Amino acid sequence: MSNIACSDTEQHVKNVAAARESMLSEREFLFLAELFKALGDYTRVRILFALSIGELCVCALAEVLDMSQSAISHQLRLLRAAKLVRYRKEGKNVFYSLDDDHVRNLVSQGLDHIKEEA
Amino acid sequence: MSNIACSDTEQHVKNVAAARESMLSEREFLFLAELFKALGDYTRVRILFALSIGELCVCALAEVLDMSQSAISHQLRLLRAAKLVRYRKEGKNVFYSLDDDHVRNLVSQGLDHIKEEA
DNA sequence: ATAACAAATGAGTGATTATTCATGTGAGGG
DNA sequence: CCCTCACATGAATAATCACTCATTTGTTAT
Repeated sequence: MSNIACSDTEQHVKNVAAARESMLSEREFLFLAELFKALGDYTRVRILFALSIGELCVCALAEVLDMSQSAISHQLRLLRAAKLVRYRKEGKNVFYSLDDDHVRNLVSQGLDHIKEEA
Repeated sequence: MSNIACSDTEQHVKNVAAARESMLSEREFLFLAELFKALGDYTRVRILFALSIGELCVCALAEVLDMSQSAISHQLRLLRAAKLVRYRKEGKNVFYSLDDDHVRNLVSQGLDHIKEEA
């Protein structure tokens, strides 16, 4: 990969060194990417928004989003893996809710960003 | 798609109706998903983090991430489309920086979330 | 037990995507 | 001019992914 600097000016070298030093570990960046990837889907972001109103069982989510139960379950699996949702069993039903307030904050921060665009 | 409620209890119907009403438009959810999708990649999240330290030209980014200039350029294209980065031309170089503080906040909020996990 | 229901999951498929490689563009320097 | 350098981009490819369909698991009711 490119070992060749576009320029050897002192400033360039300093900037690269500064950025290099503050970079996090591969593991942290992978986690971060996984987190945002989990949020980065039309279906999943709707699920999370719906859950931000209050807890819902799987079939209620399917109703709200007008999608099959299977499709919802598959996406909930990913959201669980990303630790974005909790679940609670009650009889035949499983109720999902947001895992913590970070999730709510991320979504509302995202909304702020898109609302600022023309 | 599932028109059949999992249960006809009053509470269920109320929850579904409440969630339905507060849902945003398809357009807004699509934008939101696009935003997080742009953040949801190992390479792009590293680019954004590097830029959060300070502006960098394309080849500096390639150096910092140890990737080809072409790969970086392709990803910058997506970040530009998502309005996450700005750029500034100076001679042969193009310097990229974060578009606004929302981006920085989103990344740091994401880091908070992953640092809370075991 | 048996049936019915809510939810989870595995396999399969079509669509999306991240990279490489080759080439194009535009600015500077010799 | 011509050449080089920094960057952008199109095509191709391999990997990932979201959904459907079929099946399974676990719970409640008859």
